Amino acid sequence: MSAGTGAAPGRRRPTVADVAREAGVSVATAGRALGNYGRVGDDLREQVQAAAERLGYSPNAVARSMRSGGTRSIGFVGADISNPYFATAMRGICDVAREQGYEPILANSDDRLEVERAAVSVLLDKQVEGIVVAPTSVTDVAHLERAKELGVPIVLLDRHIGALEADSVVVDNEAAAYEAVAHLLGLGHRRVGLLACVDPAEGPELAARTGTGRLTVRGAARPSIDRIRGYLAAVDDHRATSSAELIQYTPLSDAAQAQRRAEALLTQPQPPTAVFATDNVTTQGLFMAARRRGLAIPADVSLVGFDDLDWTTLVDPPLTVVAQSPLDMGRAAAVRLFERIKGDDRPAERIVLPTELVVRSSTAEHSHGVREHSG
Amino acid sequence: MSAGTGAAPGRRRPTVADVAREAGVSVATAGRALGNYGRVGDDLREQVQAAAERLGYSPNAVARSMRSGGTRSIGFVGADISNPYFATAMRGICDVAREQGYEPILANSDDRLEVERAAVSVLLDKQVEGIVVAPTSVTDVAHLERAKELGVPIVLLDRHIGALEADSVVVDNEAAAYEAVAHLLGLGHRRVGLLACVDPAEGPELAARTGTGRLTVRGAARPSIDRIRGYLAAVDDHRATSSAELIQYTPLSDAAQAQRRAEALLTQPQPPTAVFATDNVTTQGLFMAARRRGLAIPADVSLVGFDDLDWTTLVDPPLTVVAQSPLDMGRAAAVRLFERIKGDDRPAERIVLPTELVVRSSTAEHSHGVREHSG
DNA sequence: ACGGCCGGTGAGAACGTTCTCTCACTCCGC
DNA sequence: GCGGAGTGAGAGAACGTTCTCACCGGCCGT
Repeated sequence: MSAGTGAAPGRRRPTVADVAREAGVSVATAGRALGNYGRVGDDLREQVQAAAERLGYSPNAVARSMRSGGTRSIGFVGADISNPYFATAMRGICDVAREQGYEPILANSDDRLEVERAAVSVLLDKQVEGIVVAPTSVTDVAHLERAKELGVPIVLLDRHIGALEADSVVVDNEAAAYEAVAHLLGLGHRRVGLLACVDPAEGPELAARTGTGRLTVRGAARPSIDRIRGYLAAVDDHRATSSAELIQYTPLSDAAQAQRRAEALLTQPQPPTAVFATDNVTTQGLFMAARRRGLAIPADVSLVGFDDLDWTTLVDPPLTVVAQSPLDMGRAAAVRLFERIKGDDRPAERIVLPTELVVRSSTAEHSHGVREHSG
Repeated sequence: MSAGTGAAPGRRRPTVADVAREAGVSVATAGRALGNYGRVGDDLREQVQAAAERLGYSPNAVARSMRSGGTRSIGFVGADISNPYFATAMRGICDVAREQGYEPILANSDDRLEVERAAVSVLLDKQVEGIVVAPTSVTDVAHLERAKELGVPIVLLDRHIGALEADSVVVDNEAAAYEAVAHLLGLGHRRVGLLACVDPAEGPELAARTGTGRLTVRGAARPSIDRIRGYLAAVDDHRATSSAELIQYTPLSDAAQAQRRAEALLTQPQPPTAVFATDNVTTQGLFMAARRRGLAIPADVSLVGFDDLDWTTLVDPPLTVVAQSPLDMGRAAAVRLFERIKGDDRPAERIVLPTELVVRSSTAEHSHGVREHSG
């Protein structure tokens, strides 16, 4: 009826100017009445609000952001939102964000550095006020540094980066893995296998036996790496068998792939009597492999998995797992991020959330005396 | 070194004006060289780009959005991102969005209408260019109408709303449920139970037996409701037992709650010999209940679940389920949304993706002659 | 040789909001 | 009755980008 584009279905959104005209006041007054800042007379205020109501006015957040700098948006960059770990963490972030009146923008990195870089860059361009990121690399952090330089706080989720002055929310992966493997060793197992998910490209170089006969890993502080460290430390402390044949890596976050590696692990000449898997995907692959090879759990092989997903209690036997709470981790990361957004400038902190070894029925004493380890 | 705020860690981002000054050209020319629109001489272009490089310039997307109207953001509103269904759908949406150079903003509605309304409102204020929403209500759609009026296309995910002229991406829930229940009935089961997740407040009124002795549901086209319809239709067509005692509702998306209802269902005087669960949460609850009550599957009771999640193949026995692909659904919804964003104005379409009844080992013939059904 | 055209550049407006500044008016106190 | 303080309202700038317009030079066509 009034000046509209006519054909287009999208009517122009009313602006403060429209409301001002409708109410017969100036733009400044309308702005004050609507945004309740400054001072406005009560009568005019009501008049303006009525006009706004009539027109269905609602403020343009983009314009507001442009003027005031704040977008009330944060970013989350994770490997893959369809992974239960990230989905649950995202949920925690969302919850906190909503309490704060913020919206999260999501980006999947697929664990590829260049994708993560691009995502961070876009988020920065979109002027997010902070970013929670589960970083792919712990060495290449220029894009994260840039965010920090721009005054956009970064909180690391699941991985700590020593070289970057940024808060991180992690669990003590090494200790958790140590506890899990120690549990197996405590049950008498001497040949404990490891199934880990690591990109071979930047994966750990398993520096084969050093002079002392120890296996060590080089590589950065990604969760899997730390868990491998924990495994090695436990095996070493308990003087159990330490051998490259007991360790299988799977490059992708793909259960089928993990299953193949697990089968290789379980069907070798001298198979392990217990296996520790470093994440939920390898845990699933490991379980499938044992099942497919007809191995009885825990009679033939004991299993300890990582992440306490629902299904680990549904299968037979229920799985012993290392439990962490991605919901709490996401929440903690978001809480920390908002503290930073609000100006907190304490030194970067490493927030370590607890893990729990949930002992169920997939682990048992190693009764059959297999004794080929050298003392 | 140059004019900075000093103490604050956040250096002001360089703007086009800064680059222009650095390159010794006008703002207009710098803008043209950076945004490659208009015409710029080759020498000046390089000069400007070099200056931009030196300053680490990167465009302010908020300002760009303000000027050009497009934010290159879309919204996704779902009940709960930590639910595998939504997480996977979100993944599909993200993938398509990224191909298009868009970023998704996420909001959880927790299946509460007022939360959904608020989320849509915020997204609209943030000038998203389109919204994918798995709506809570199929009757109260004013907020979605408003989006359409503002020219922001809406694509419905998982639920169709007849009253709203909007595309939807769904599966044929009624047919899928019918097929699942028919499968059970074809195996000889006459007492087939139903475990459905429905908010009792706006839930179906199970209009107890009509004159013909049929059970019917009233209520809108939410997935669960349609699946209930499919169940009733199958039971009716096969002249199997139709009785309110065979039907249990659980209000919340909570497996423990679902388990309690399932136990009630399975432990009544004349328990069903087969049960159909309408979604992944109730499926889990149902499985846990059968397990907890020591019922052998499928000897004592046959089970058909909904959603082909990983765990359904890991448990013993592997579950017969109705499979749908939330990834494809999310992808299809996003694809449709971008068609709309690009101006497609064909009439709204209901995109129906296929489901598949995956028969595994949780369903078997009803051998033991329990024969208390009349007719 | 002169007018028009075109490529290249700069000045400035516009997007919608918020904020600062100015100004008019009122009310109070001296 | 007049000055100052205080209140409410309007004019306009600013955020950073994009786009329109005008201008200026050279070149080509007639």
